[in-house]
Amino acid sequence: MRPCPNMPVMDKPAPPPDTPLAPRTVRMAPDDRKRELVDKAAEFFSEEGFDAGTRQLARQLGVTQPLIYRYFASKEDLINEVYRKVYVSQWQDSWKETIQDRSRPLRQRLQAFYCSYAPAIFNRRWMRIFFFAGLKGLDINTRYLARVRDELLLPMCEEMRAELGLECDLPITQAESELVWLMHGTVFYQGIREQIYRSVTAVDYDLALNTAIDMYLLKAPELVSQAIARAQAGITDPPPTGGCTAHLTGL
Amino acid sequence: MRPCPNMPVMDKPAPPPDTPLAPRTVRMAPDDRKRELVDKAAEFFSEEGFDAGTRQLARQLGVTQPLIYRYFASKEDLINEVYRKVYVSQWQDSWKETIQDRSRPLRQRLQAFYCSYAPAIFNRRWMRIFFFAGLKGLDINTRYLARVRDELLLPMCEEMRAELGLECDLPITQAESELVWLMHGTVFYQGIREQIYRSVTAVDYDLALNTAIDMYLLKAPELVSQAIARAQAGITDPPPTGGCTAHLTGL
DNA sequence: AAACTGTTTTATCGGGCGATAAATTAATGC
DNA sequence: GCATTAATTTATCGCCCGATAAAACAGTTT
Repeated sequence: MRPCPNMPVMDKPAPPPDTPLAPRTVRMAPDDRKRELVDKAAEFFSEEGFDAGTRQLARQLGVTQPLIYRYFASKEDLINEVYRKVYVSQWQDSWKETIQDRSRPLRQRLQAFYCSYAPAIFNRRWMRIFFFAGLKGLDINTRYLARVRDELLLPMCEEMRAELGLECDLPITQAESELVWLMHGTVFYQGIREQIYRSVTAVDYDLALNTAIDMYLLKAPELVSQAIARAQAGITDPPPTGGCTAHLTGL
Repeated sequence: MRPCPNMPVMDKPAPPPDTPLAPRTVRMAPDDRKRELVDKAAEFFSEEGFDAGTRQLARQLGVTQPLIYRYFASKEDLINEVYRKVYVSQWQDSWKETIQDRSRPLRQRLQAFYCSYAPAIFNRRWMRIFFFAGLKGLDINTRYLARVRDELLLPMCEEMRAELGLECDLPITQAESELVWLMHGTVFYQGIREQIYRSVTAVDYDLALNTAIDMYLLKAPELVSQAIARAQAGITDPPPTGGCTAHLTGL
């Protein structure tokens, strides 16, 4: 026979030796309480995933589980507020402005941008919530990526055209877009290594940044001019050509 | 009153108009059944996450839920077999051999390696399971990354030293390791874009591959010689120096 | 100090989960 | 054809989940 898993009704047979959390007896103003709930929920769900229980979350807050439902209609509501907090409210309009500030050389702008972007994004909480949401296929994730593309990467492509003296009315080609995603991915992957893999204590972000930017600036001239030339010649879409990985496209 | 959620006992009040799954009436040999379970479980968990229920999995298999427990002692056991199937059994020893085949130029070896590695890794099932496991902090994930480092990336570093005529007994420095992770990450991130983000129909892997390899081959000569020189001079660890992202290390 | 207001807790519901035991039934050997 | 074996299903168990209603109570007003 097992060591008596639990009594018929009693839930907390005894405060488990140590009461690790603050014995909250004070009452909070609704706004403060709600803020605290969203904050702690972000921390909690980023570690445990969104399938983790509301009772465990409440325990970490030092309150009882039904209290959560005084402030949020449902668990989903709470999670949506976490998304808002983590994604939307962290976005900085200065990023786009930095990228488009033609009073500075493009390399410097890209460096400045990533130096501001990285601290906002490459922390454990943001990264984990991003991937938890991404694996669930939530639209908030898709929308975030669209925003990165439209407000950061496509502007970079425009700036690159200007830098190369190739400005024109053609929409950014897929090749130009792919190249700028390569730079972005090189930097972003280092965030994954540090925050998701945790296989390294401290990534050398400066090496990553400068290497990725160098790569972009080095590859862009030839690739962009070719892409524009092809587009102007009326070739609607540069065929992916499929080199050694052609067999992958069908996956 | 609700439209009668469910009768007191009956579970399947009626075959929900269409019976979408094969009406399995045949019995399978235990080995075949087990293989099918692991296969479908990999597919299922890669989509739904490991928190998804065994009943839903059984439904997709066209069997009842308790049958799973005839073949696996617990859900965790089943998941472990999924890991084994997805991770371990996909590894190819030829990868390391390709990297170390000094009869070919290094660039060609790297291209050949990634052309073989990419199809094995960059598919939805593998990628999603990798991140689901990674977010849970499972050791299987950590061990996989260690294997990538020890059997693929560190050998690349050794080959690069040989290519540059800088072979020595010094262990691979952190700078050399970081650089090769940059190349790897550039390629890997494109897999994330395609399989996790699903924001693009088909990544141009050939562009990614060649750009990443170019970057590595271009940056390595200076960086590797400097790193070795520093190490030989007795500088135990190249200080991360902290450029514009210095404030990140404390996060 | 008594009454009131609104935050927090206690108690509980229906449902889904992982897992087990017993009953069913398809295949095999005689 | 009948008995045996083993794959599969039926019927449950105890537990935890999200959510709700009612009781308790802290802080404020009068």
